[in-house]
Amino acid sequence: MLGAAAQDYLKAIYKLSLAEERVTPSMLADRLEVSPAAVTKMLRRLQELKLVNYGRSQELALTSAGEKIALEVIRHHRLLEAYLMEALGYTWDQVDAEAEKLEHVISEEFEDRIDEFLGFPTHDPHGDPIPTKEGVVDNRRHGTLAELEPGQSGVIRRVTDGDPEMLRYMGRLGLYPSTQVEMLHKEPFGGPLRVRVSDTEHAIGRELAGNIFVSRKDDECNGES
Amino acid sequence: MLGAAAQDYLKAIYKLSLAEERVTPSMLADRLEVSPAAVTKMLRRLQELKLVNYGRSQELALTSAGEKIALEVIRHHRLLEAYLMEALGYTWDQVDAEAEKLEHVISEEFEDRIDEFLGFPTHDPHGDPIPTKEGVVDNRRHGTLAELEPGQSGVIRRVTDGDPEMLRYMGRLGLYPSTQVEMLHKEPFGGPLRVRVSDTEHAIGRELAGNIFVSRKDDECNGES
DNA sequence: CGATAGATTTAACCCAGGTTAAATCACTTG
DNA sequence: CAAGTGATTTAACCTGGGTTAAATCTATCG
Repeated sequence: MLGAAAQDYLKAIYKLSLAEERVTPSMLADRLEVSPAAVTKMLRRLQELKLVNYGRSQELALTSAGEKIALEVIRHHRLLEAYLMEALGYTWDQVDAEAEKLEHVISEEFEDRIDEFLGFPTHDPHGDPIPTKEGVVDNRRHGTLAELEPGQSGVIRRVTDGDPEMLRYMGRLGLYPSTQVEMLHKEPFGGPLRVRVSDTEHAIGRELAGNIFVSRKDDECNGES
Repeated sequence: MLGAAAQDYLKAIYKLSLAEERVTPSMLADRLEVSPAAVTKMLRRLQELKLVNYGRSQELALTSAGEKIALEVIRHHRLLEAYLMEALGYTWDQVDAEAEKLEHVISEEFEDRIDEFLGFPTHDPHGDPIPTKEGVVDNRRHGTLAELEPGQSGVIRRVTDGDPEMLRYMGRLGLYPSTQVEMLHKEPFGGPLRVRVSDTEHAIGRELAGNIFVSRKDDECNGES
């Protein structure tokens, strides 16, 4: 049985390799808030367990065994997030921290039961895709709201889930997945964006807009996925 | 923050001291399935943390700080057991193992939410009392079904929760807390007991009956507690 | 009283996971 | 090419939790 820390490393490597082309030890140290030395040691252990490839001059990457574990943990995490909101009334800024602890200890029984309770959901409350038990996950990428040109509209598909404060702010503005948005105007020189959210207008910063991922009306992936 | 293992020691000491008058290291080693040496070391740590009293020739006992933690963990455990059955359809022989892992990681938020979901229950599915957040717990003891004399009847208040196989068997016989039972006949020389459970009769062994705790009709504590 | 048996503690070790400080690697740049 | 800088690794150490084997209590019995 792998410890919770090791699982967190695998999860972090998986997520970083989706976002970053090349994953380095320092990125892991950063993300996991541990010292670089701790990363070195853990990577050596994971390599001996055949969960990552990390030979000299070799790209750091998960083996398929490592990816399988990462996806199981991510599945737990996202199912838990959905469950905590749906069943226990958590708000979407609270679920990440709780799921972070629970994801390492729940049984397959628990996983199956909340999956069924939720009606076998495909996405968590932030719009992140939930891997199947077989490890299949929809990793299509979406453009950000900041990239929408004035006049264009789209549907929010996902928001960045790391910052509770930002999530609460998004919530106050109604910026949830599945919500329709239209870019009305982009003030120049890093200025605010005027956006229509459902029926109201908001002026938001570009940083926030960069953390909101949308599918454009005219996109190739604009159906209900 | 105390590790999960240390919490398990405190919980074990608490439970043993309810049942056993004197708690010894070997009893802990037994119960927790660790070596006696591990117990010695952990007790020294817990003593330094002022969670147990264990001076030379001093009775092993929890300090009030230690008892507080033990009761918190037990509260988590029993709320979780009730929740898993009520909300997720677990059977009563499955909940102990799952609660054992979850009890150490859930937040106070989670605790409060499942408590509310359950309507602030006072007992878990096996009839064990759930401590309040303030650490108050109803530790009244009940006699066993085996002690009921022919002709006497009572209400099941609690069953021993440690053995899933036994719980499933009890379930098949309808031996749940709140169920009415009547002792019809006790076969001599360790023979079976004929018992009426609700409307059906069963012949059960004395070992089983010793793991079922009842309040007699004429007891001092026969009300709905 | 002394022997012996059971309970307990000590000692030495292991593993997972972390730290800091120093050494080394790799890369850009004058 | 040498030097400096940032990334990485090594070394030594810490903590929580566990192990086995040996030493030591302690209590009882002949």
